[in-house]
Amino acid sequence: MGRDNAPTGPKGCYVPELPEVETVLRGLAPAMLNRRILHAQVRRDGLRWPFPPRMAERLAGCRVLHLRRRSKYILIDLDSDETLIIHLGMSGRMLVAPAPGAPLPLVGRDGVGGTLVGNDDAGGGHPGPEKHDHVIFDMEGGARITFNDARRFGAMDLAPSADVFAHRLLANLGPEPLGNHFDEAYLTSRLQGRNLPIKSALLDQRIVAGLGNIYVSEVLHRASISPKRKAGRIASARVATLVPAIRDVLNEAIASGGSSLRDHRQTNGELGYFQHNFRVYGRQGQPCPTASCNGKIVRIVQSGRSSFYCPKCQR
DNA sequence: ATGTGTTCCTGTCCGC
DNA sequence: TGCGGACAGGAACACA
Repeated sequence: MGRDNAPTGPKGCYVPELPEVETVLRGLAPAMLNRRILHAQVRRDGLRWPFPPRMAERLAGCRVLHLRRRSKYILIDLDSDETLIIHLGMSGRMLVAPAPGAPLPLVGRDGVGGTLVGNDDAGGGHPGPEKHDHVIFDMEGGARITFNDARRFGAMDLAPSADVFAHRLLANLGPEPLGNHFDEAYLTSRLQGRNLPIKSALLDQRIVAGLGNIYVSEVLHRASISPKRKAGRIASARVATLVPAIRDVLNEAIASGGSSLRDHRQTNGELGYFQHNFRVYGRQGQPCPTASCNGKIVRIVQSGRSSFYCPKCQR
């Protein structure tokens, strides 16, 4: 179950950015929160970097106290006073298989539980691992969580919970775009005097943490700003529109993920790769979705990455 | 210090 | 039908 291959690449658009990670967290919660990791199976030495020493042993028996997100990182706080840091990279996914034959409570968009009935392999246990299944958690309650990552750009590490934000992967991250410290004054100060394109600036995780290539295109379209515009040459009034544009795009995507989670999970244990309709990403040649604009979306390459925008209404 | 290019990796898609 | 190559992207890293 849950093994239909989500496409990646040009047509795929299923790359985990902040909203996808948020959706993954919500999907993991019913199976993991306040439950023990009964067994951890680590099937290779590492992904992008080596796993920490004795990772499987350090995880086994631990109870999950909190599931948190920082930027695109999943943080799993354990009662061993260590925190498991997970990054999904570009193709990483967390698969949740309910306890064979047992219902698994499913948290819906409003936190109202539904019920997901396990598939019919009751008594047969979980099926064996498949290709690119790198780490497997068997949870108290019988659910199995599988980290699958074809391209192995993902990462896992363990850090002391008390100092988790001092970890090298987290220490230099900018503010959360949905948090209180991200506002017009902050963004203005960070863009001030910068000569790089705004597209590149918004991808810089030290400036704002959690945006990726897809949502940056969406954000800039919403704010009517060209991806080519120099970061330091955006009028302050337009920087002000950028902040709510970022928040709105992310919040709408999270809402979309949350609502699709319910439907998705009924046929597919795969989390965080929900259908989402982008306004400009991947839509080169199509009409600009802005009502009063009759422009056409174009694709350009900046720093080796695709940007999609409307040259008519984005300046 | 700042900006750009390279690198890791595999699945998918395209043209021949 | 098969094969080679381009392409996708997160983020550390090397380099101008």
